[in-house]
Amino acid sequence: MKEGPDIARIASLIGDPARANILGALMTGKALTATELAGEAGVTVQTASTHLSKLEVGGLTVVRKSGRHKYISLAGPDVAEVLEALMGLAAGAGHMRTRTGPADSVLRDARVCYNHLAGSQGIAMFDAMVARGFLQVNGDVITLTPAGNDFVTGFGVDLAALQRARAPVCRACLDWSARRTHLAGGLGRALLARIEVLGWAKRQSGSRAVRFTTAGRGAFRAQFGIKD
Amino acid sequence: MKEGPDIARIASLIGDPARANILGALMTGKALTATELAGEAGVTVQTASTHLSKLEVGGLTVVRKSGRHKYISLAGPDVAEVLEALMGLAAGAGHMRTRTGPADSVLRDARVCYNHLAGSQGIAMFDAMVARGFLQVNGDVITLTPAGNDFVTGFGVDLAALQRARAPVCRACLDWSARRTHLAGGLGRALLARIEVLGWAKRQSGSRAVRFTTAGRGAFRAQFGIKD
DNA sequence: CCAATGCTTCGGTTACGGTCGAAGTATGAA
DNA sequence: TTCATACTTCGACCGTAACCGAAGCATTGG
Repeated sequence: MKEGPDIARIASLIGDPARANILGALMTGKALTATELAGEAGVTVQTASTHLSKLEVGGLTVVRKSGRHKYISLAGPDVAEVLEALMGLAAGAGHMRTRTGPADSVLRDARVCYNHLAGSQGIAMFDAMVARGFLQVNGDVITLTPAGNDFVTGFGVDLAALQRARAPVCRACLDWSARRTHLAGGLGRALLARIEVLGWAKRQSGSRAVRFTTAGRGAFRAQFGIKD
Repeated sequence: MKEGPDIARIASLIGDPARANILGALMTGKALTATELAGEAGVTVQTASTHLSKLEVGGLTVVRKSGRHKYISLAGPDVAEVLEALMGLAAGAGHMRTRTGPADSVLRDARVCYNHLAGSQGIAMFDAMVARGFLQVNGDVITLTPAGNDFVTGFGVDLAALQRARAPVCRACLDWSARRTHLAGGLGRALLARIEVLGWAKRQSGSRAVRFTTAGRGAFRAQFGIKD
């Protein structure tokens, strides 16, 4: 009818509860199988199958077949960002799914957002890296300074490998819980991976929540120079 | 079922074609009446009425009653940003509503995005202002430098009035057509208003398209120092 | 007070889409 | 080859929600 892209098509894709659950589960960045996603969505595998094909032709997910398994993941970071933005609207309008369960405060503190760290800790890390001159921000474009280069390398990140990959090293991503920017992109993923390897924090299986250990939290804050 | 905000609720709100048309029409930033929106959506006023009440309780729109008229507008810039982001996904997935009509190229060049200038021209204006040191960018936070202060005042913007208002003067907004940042916020609106007052460009009624006159385009580029 | 306009509510129809059982295909293991 | 697993397709059912005609309020103007 009117001009512009067909926004209703994809919005209605996200609008079904089962599909929204599937997409939410994929927000961890991990690729999941069709049966796992059926469990997440609370529907049978047949139903999930039709949902998954719709998501795929809609361009929201991509599929990799491996033997008799089918691994589904989000089509890209832009999809994850739209989902986070929608969560921001939903949270702002006061439409929380559960009346703030016990997991909610953990989620606000630290969670996985498409394989990088989000929540208060993610924001604190990003802010500290900007304050210390490791990251330079210019609009949506974030660049790693020479000092930042040294810093992340010293932290154990294989920067050369990241730069070889085609995905951007640094990206900005917006939080639904605090409406602030945090670090996404290859570097964001690498940092979270390193934090997990060091045992500072652990993802909770089947959830986006990330739990820091007491010692790990201290080490994390010291390493990145997070004050207060 | 799962943790986090209820994303499906609002996504399904946007997912209905009639409501999507309504929201798209409101992207101009202008407040429209219920009957006007019914026309935009291509449904009767009764149907539109139920849609509008759903959008309102969903927190996507706000309403101001004036006599027997009811003026509806988007609830805020964050809603507009989510809509733009969704358009970005839809365009990326190749799901354009019309097979790119004649109005489409005009839209990509210049259009209204919640009362400020978007499209190539909006991006060019933003980039030039950053390059000339009028705007300073730090994450999502954009600040007007002293030099920028002089510049916009010299252009005829009543900056004091903007600062008195509670809305932020500068905001970042993302384009669906070019996936680049442009200037939103009170200043963004004021600049577009000034451009219209000077007769450099005109909004096309009933559309988001903005058409520059030949002379106006030259004056615009000269004023903001846009090269090439 | 009546008429006209703008919007809402009600009732009833229709259609689309989500859902699952059952059967069908493909891949891998025994 | 035979069985088990992972997923898809088919068919039928059901519920929800979009839709409009008609009537009902509310506000303005004469």
